[in-house]
Amino acid sequence: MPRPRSLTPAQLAAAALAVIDRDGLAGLSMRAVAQQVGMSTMALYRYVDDRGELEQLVIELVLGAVDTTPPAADRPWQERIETMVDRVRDIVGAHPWIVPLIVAHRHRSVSVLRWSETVAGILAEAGLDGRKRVIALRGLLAYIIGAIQLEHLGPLAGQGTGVIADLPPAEFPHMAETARHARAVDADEEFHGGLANLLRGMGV
Amino acid sequence: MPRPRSLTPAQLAAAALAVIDRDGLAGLSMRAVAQQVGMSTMALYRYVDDRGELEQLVIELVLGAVDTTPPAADRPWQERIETMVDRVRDIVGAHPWIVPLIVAHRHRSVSVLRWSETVAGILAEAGLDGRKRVIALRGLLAYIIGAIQLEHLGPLAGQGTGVIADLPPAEFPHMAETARHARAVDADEEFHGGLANLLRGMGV
DNA sequence: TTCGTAGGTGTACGGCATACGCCTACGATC
DNA sequence: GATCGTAGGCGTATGCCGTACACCTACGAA
Repeated sequence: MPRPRSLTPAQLAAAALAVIDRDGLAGLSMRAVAQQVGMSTMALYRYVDDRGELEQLVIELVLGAVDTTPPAADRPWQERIETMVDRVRDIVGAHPWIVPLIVAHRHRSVSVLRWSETVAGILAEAGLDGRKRVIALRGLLAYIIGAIQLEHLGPLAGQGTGVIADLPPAEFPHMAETARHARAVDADEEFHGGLANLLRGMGV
Repeated sequence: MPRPRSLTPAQLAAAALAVIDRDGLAGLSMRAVAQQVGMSTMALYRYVDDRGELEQLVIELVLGAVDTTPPAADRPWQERIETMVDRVRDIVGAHPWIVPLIVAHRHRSVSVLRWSETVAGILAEAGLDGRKRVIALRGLLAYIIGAIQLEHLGPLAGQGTGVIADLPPAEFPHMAETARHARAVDADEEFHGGLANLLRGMGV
């Protein structure tokens, strides 16, 4: 056939990711990506049907890099799940802007499916079956999605707790005190602490 | 002073919410809201600085309706927190399209702050102090945000699990089986089951 | 060498948020 | 009651956005 494509889908996704990493999600546009790959805007439509499909390519590029091989089976199952969760968090942490894309497209991502498959296997080995496993898996997904958003889409680091600490303590006594303690809890401890709570409750 | 305003901020927010409830979040535009209130597009800018501030008004209108009075103190603390969580989930469930707005603006919402104040109080009475309380509160927020998104922004109801159930079982054995069970778990059970797991783990 | 196909391009359209300048309705003042 | 300054409301224009459509052309097969 005539005229081979000059771009692979992966190259296209990488270009879009480069735009996002540089200019944020708001900077992602068909025009910007076209410029990044050195083509006209409309040329992109030879590769994807619409912008949504381009976004899909991006998250598949990112999440496809998550290692989904089961962790060493001689560790406790809670620790193995923590490993799986950390693998996702590490990768996403390297491209925080894509979090909303993951939320929007996760249910069509085969990478998410592969990750879930491994985690479901660990849960099965932990002795969770039927509805308990369903609830545990979805609960994990909910926590991860929510926590990652709180972490990356919140106000800049300590700013949020700073605002809270300045509240009239008369009206928000508990929040004022909580905010004071919050300054001593870093993102890692917060994330893993919440995850540990969830895992502890799942294990009954 | 001359010429009183013909709209209250609450009326403006209600108009925007009406647009969202009717046409979805994608239907929300300054033009659409202006038409809804019977004004020109630019007239809205006498009430808000930009679209983001309008969105802020909307979520404050919705979340302001959440009852934040502490639940009866003679119930176990887990049950009281469940009550607080359900109050939010019920209100949001009545306007599912606004979920992304909540995610985007939550950290500036005084309604969220008031809700958190009540929950922090319950956690304190439960005996959680310092970093434990910080982690518990943030973990709850993460779970709620994530779970509500999974519930309302996912593929239509059973469709997602349907797709999964059709996978090659050789490659996704655990997911195929999990999906079969998932069809028997409704949204309420899933949400409360995950929440119960988290609460159980927090209580140590 | 020819030819059909698919890759790449340019233009144009409708919709978006919003900056800017104008007109005017109105409460306060005399 | 007449006047006037102010702030509410509006029309227009700008520069983004995604993308439909028609076109040109590079290229592998014949």
